[in-house]
Amino acid sequence: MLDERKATILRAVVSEYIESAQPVGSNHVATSTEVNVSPATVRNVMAALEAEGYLHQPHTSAGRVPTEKGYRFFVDQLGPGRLGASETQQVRSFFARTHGEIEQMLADTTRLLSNLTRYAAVVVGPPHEVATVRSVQLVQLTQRVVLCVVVLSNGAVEKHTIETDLDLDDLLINAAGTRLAGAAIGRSLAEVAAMTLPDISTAGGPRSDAARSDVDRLVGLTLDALRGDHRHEDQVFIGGTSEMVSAFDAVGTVSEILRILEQQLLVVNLLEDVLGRGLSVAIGRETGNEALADCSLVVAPYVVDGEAAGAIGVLGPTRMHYDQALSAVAVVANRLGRRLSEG
Amino acid sequence: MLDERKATILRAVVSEYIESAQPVGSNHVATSTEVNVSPATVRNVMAALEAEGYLHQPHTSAGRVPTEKGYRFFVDQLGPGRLGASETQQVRSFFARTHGEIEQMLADTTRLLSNLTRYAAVVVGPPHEVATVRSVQLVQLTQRVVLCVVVLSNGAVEKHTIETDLDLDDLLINAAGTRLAGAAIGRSLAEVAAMTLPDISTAGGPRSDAARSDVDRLVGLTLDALRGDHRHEDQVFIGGTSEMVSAFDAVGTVSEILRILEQQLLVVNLLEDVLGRGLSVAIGRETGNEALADCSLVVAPYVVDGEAAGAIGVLGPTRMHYDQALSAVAVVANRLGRRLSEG
DNA sequence: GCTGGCACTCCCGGCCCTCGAGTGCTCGCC
DNA sequence: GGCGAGCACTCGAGGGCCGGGAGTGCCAGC
Repeated sequence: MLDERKATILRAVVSEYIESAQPVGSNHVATSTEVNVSPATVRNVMAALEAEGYLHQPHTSAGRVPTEKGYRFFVDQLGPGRLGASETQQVRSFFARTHGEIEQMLADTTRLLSNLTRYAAVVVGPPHEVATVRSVQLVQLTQRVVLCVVVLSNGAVEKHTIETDLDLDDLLINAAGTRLAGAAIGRSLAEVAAMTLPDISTAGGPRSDAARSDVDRLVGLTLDALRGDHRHEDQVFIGGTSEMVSAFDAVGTVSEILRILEQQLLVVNLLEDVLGRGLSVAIGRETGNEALADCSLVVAPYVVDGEAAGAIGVLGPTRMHYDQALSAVAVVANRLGRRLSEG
Repeated sequence: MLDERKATILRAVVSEYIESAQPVGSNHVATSTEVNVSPATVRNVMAALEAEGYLHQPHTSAGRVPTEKGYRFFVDQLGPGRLGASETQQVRSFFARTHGEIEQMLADTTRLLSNLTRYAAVVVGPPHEVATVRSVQLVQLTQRVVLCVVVLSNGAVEKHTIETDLDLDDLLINAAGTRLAGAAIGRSLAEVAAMTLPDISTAGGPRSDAARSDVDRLVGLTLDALRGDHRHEDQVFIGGTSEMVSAFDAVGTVSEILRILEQQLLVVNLLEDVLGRGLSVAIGRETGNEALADCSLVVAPYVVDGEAAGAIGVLGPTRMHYDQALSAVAVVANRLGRRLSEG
């Protein structure tokens, strides 16, 4: 473990580097911080810290730069930060405002987060599977295409196109719709997706067997469609990419990072993987993605109605203002969860 | 007007610059193109072209670089290009594939376009206002919140939350829903939005006056919500930003461009403005946006069921492969329109 | 009017040098 | 024994210098 002086000096180097983006020398540390020792002593300590892998020297006669291990220590011993007054106000007024639909709100939240932190922001919406179904409706679009619209308790709406070669008519569609509604409303989408045809009461009206079998087929197709893409429905919202770009200097790096962010599924997995490891910050390669070696990811889950619902995160350079990012993410996750629980 | 030789040389300079990204000298032009004149002559011509504003010299003793006017000439005299065989195949198989919902398909289309061109792609979906309503439904979410779900003929689904202080119950919601459905189904969303309360038949069931007035109020609120954001509902999809980034070398420029692309409304206006001016290519400042001075925008409208529906576009550096971009955009716009007309 | 020739310009790249920030080490001091 | 002043050393950044070369403009001749 690091003794107090080592820790203080490491802290000083890291925070200085985060500010200046330039290798930090012993002089800087000795004069401009609360470390009351001479530069020579600082040098000794820094040499030790380098030997232990916390710092790195780009070349002899340069200052020191934190390694991932250095950032990790810095982050781990960071106290619970507080957001500035104006930022707190910004968050408060954001969530006081009305934001039409849930998707709009989540998208706006990325803007809020990236405004607060000046980094890119990611918001993963609550999964649809756990929400309960409020309404199921079948609507005929064309001769052979039916749209199934599902309204969920959290205000999300899912739709699925169903193509079929059945002879569609209003009676058939209404019958199937009624059956689906009866079986699904009040249950979670996951439960509905787990249903099989026999689960759904066939107590239909006085229709012919042929008609009944058509209804069965349409109901079956609809269930298939509902099962189809549950993973995909986790909505991901990404914003503020322009902010983080300026933190890097190589266009190539930027391009790589953007390529990552364009793959939404990958981003969700990234967040969940980090959370799954019990982390709230992933530094550099800790993200598990080579292309993000120069990035750090600050994440937080949010809770809706007492259950973990989704996650938000901020992606910036490894030399990010961790305290600000951590508090911003924490506060926004908290508020977002509360706001979504209101309903 | 430019005589044939001037035009040929200008063409040569522009296409050479597009390839190499470096100032083009007279030697290059004289040797590596079909211009069969001496470098000296080329120099004379180039000096003239510079005087006329088609070319620009970064400094004495450097080659020439096209100005916006130069690009403009180049683009205007470009013949109708053809897509390569493999690209054509790519487009064909893309549109043969099934893409769940319309939004998914439009989002995928940005990927197709940016794969084809290696630039950023924008797809503006068909406006909801012109589609006809297939279904209107009111669903109660919470004590005071109702969700209005509208299914449109093109498979799009709109939803609007309605907050009210009415005492909501199923009867009220059903009554209002039925009234709305009766009035809206079969009409375009624009027509519906133009309706006022009296337009909607009040031939309700045998309910009390008080109940009827509640229904009226709920219908009115719903109409307000439907009117609310018609502009905003034009869906914009943007993809492939990582591609275009590598075409620039200054991180600052990249950041500015991304900032633009993050403002979806601005992007729609950009496309529509360019199309409105009857252009299919906007070069540099022609885009009307100072931050895009180093970019060009290639756009094309697409037609669904015989009517202009939306637009697609590609954003790249001014030194873009205009022929490829133009053909890609044209082909994709055409196919997209056809695909969306199928229904 | 095109072109070969020629003098000129000026950027780019390499080289060298200096400067200075920063280091490691040693040694004296408390 | 730990701290700090002193000192020699390292090495990159930055500036100046130079040569090469790509490119130009212009002129004279065919």
